[in-house]
Amino acid sequence: MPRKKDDPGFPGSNTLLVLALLEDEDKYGYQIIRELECRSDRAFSMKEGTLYPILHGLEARGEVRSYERPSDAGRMRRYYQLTRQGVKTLARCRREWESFCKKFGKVVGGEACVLG
Amino acid sequence: MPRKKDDPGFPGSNTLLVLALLEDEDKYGYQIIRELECRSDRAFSMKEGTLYPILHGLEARGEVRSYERPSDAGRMRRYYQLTRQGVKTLARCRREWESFCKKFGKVVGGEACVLG
DNA sequence: AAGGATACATCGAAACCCGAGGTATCAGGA
DNA sequence: TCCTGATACCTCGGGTTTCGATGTATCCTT
Repeated sequence: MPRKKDDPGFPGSNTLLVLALLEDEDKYGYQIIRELECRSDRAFSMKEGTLYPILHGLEARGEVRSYERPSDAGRMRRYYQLTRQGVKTLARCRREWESFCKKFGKVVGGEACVLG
Repeated sequence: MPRKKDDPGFPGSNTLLVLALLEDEDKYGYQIIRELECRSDRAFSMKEGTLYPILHGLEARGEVRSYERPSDAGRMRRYYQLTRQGVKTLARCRREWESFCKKFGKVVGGEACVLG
């Protein structure tokens, strides 16, 4: 799909978003998508075709672990939890993002890039 | 090539960098690469395989125009100049970048994203 | 019973980017 | 002179990320 120009992101940005969202509590896939929309005022709406491969990749690399648990309604949910390594990776990705953001802002020269 | 995880960028980031660098004066390809390295303290080193296709694309879309001019040494150089449309696009991309940056920073929650 | 939300998943293709490789000129050192 | 390195342009192939489309199944509301 066209990573369309009007929908910025950086490669791995979705991975960082997922890790950040898992920081406060274990979450399941659908919840991550809804929380992201909520927290970003509809700006980021991650697609399922994006999220699930990311989650599987994170699990394969040991950044998260998962477990199943039924909801009140009885439907099965797969919750994801940061591992110790995932916490470290999150911290590293945050540093890298901040660093990139500063340098990029410096070059493009916008007054840009202040935390909302 | 692997948009490697340790080399952040967002899709179109290189395009925005190029447009921004062409703002103060017309530049030729090689110069853009060297100026970018300089301005970013070695952080961004755009590859030729990245830059030239971007320049050609920008020209095809009317964002820049180009002309040849020999250097003092006699070698030919192709200079690129922003068109009126390119100026507009640059402004728009800057706004989009700032917007993305704020929202992203809000979600990932770092203290991040202050202009250097 | 039908439709919508919930919840998970995979596949194919588009966009972006870079490594590798190519061409050619020029300056300086061995 | 030859060779290396910097300058200067270019293309091609392939990897990575992402999303649209699609599929399955359950639950709730109407």
